[in-house]
Amino acid sequence: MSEEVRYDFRRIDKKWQDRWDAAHIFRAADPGEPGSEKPKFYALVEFPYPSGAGMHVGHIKAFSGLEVISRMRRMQGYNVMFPMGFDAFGLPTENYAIKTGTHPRTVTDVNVERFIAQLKSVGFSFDWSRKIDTTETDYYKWTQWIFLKMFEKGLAFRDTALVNYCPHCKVVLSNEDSQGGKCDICHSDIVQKSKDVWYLRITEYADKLLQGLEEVDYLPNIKQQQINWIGRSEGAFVNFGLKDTGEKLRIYTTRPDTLFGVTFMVMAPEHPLIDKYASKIANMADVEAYRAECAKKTEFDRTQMNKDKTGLKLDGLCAVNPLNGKEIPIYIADYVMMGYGTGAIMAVPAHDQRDWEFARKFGIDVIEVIKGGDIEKEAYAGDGEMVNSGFLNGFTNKKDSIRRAIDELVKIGAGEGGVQYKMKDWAFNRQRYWGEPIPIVHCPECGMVPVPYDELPLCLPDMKEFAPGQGGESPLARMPEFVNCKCPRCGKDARRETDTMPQWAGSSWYFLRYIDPHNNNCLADEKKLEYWLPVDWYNGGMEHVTRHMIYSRFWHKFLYDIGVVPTDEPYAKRTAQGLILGPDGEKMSKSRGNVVDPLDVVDEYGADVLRTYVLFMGDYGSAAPWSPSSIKGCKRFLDRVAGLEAICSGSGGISKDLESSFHKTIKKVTEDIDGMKFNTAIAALMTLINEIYDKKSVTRDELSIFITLLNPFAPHLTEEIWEHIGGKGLLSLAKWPEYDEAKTVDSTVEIAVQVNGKLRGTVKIAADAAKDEVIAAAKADEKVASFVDGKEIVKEIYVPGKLVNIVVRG
RNA sequence: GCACCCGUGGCGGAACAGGCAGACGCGCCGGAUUUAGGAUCCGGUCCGAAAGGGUGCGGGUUCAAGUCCCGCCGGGUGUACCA
Repeated sequence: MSEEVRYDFRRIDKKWQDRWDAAHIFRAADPGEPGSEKPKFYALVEFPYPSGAGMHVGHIKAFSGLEVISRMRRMQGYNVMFPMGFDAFGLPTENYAIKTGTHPRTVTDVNVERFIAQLKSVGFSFDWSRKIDTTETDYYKWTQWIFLKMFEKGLAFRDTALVNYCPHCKVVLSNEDSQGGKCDICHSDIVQKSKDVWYLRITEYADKLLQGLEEVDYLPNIKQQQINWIGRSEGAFVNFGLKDTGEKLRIYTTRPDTLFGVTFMVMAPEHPLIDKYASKIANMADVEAYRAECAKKTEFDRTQMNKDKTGLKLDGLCAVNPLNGKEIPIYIADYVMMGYGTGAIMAVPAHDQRDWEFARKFGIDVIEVIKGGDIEKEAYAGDGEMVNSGFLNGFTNKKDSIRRAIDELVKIGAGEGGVQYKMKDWAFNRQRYWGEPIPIVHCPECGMVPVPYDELPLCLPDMKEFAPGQGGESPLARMPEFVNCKCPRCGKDARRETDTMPQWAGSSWYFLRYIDPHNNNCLADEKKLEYWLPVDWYNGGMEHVTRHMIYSRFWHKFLYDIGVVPTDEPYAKRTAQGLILGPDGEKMSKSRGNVVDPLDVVDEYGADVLRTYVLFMGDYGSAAPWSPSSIKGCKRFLDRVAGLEAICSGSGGISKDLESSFHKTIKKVTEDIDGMKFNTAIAALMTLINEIYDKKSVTRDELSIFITLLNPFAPHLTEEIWEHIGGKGLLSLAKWPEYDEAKTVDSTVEIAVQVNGKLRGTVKIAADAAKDEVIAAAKADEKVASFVDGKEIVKEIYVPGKLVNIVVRG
């Protein structure tokens, strides 16, 4: 029961897709090639993971934004690069491969092919000659190359650490991949495990990543999320004495000026000094019991017990305040984390709510050092005069007192100012098969030796059985032909690293490879990088603005520092699209059964209706529910566009009575596309077509302008009409219409007339009429007059072209 | 808990930079066409008979507030014992 269509989209869609393909019209010109003299525009959308489920309507919306902008830019005379590729390493493919006994290579190839066919069926103007796939050796050769460069510079290193481990996926996860204590992929509870793992020293770039945000044009909330993620805080490291040991207990605090308010210390349960001085701790058995209890707690429990502090006093160990020599008890408690700062804190219960709660529970003194709150009721974190604080007494400005405290600490050698980041080094390895092999050899003589550059790519060996090993060993470890090798440095027997890189590796630099995807000599040619960088506009999902974007900015900044890329920031501008929700207003998911398949939509309505609807359904940056009935509005609109041909007079310019409408619409559509306000751009075209139909005829010039403006949204139908009315060449290559500002204003305007702020009438008057004239006309209005007559006029306000407000009294 | 964003008809959403709230679309109502239904076309559609009232609630600033300020209530996103 498919609905009647006014135009044969099945034939038309295919016809134009084939013609664009054959003419290679979306191929970007590299420097030196014809077309490269135009200004360049590099539009980037997040490349998809080619899942077996195929495309999702969310992909369509994500790509359609820059698709429309790219098509408009081409028509405006830009040399546009709008590439597409596939981020194809990763667990879903591997898990599917294991389940079905198919090799992940095969699975990936099949999925990629399907994605390409689907993307083409929607008519996206991607430059397919630049297609990349992160799992191809030609690509990951350079992923490995970058890794080795980082290794050389000491930014890739191995360390033993407590890691987040997913027992289900059998992999080590970064903090980013295990938020909330759940595995990002399978949502199982993760556990802590001690392991020797690879890290990338992203923390070394923390400040650069923060500072770089000042020079880029990201949406404000995107910048804010990155700032929060980096989580820079300024404070001081303070060394407390550890009584009778000669040892220092080092802590980090943002408020060193509250040192006189310290009444206890807290160490994380795992703190190494506990073991070192275990012999001095009288209640070590209790300590061990508490530690065991903490280790059992899942993240979820810890969150639930947010308010209920637990802990234990260390009997026999005692800290000494470096400023006043006071002895201070030491506790262990799991509200202090080993992973942040030094794993120990000075507790100032009067001015920190967590410390306050702990002090209450354990009956510890609370000493006020900042006036202004009621420390009997709760901790006071505000500003105020310093008291009970020796040389700090009397300070009222936080900045000054902190500086004074740090100066004193430095003077007596008990500490110094310091900076901390929430961001941690990036755990950079997985014990899985379907990823880039880490190109390192472990030699008993030489230690860790990089695989020589001329031996890259280090190919992933073909395996039949690639399920992860028990205990989380990489499947590659089961393959002696891969593992056993000669040390590149000394030639003796050695073992290859068997871990692979995490999913985020390949996507950290893909935008560079698009610039020169087939280069065998370097990751991309210098001249081409110089020409194309930075990415002018990057659009993607909010879920990637921290992890993926920070990782890729880090890689890019590193490549800049070693002279490989010419810009220090990769992306000049970043925006994000909102989700498409299911018709029920919930997030689309298979389990809810509310998933809309874009191909079903293409099948029923054609690509142009799908493209138009995903942009018309609401504000591009906000989530909006899919509406199976609302999409009909877009179908009707395009049917009406197809119907314009029948009322086309065949000749003539823009008719007088539609002139300002056309100029206004050109302006509105152009500006709205630039501002990603696609919904109102389409609405403006709908308004214009309604005006055209009111007139019952359209000139050839009017029709040309109309379909040119609509082309980025509905390229197939508009190409077809263009051909019918004898347009030269392809509409996709036509010139974008320009408007005359002077013609966007009407000669007569309708002015709202208010009396005391209430609308009482309207007057039509020449747009350039003087204030007096307009007000006189307003007063002449019968209804207005009835509200004004016999009253004292206090004020007359005239907003040119808009409104008159007559303020009366009495 | 903290940070940011958002609350507008039956629905999705418009409203530059404080200036006619509800553009555009869906749905709905009526009419035309049709054997009928669908599709299409035309008209109507914030509430109210009207005066008037309307942008989550309560205050404020202003000639004028969806928009600015203060305090609530509700929702979303991010982050979470970060010292």
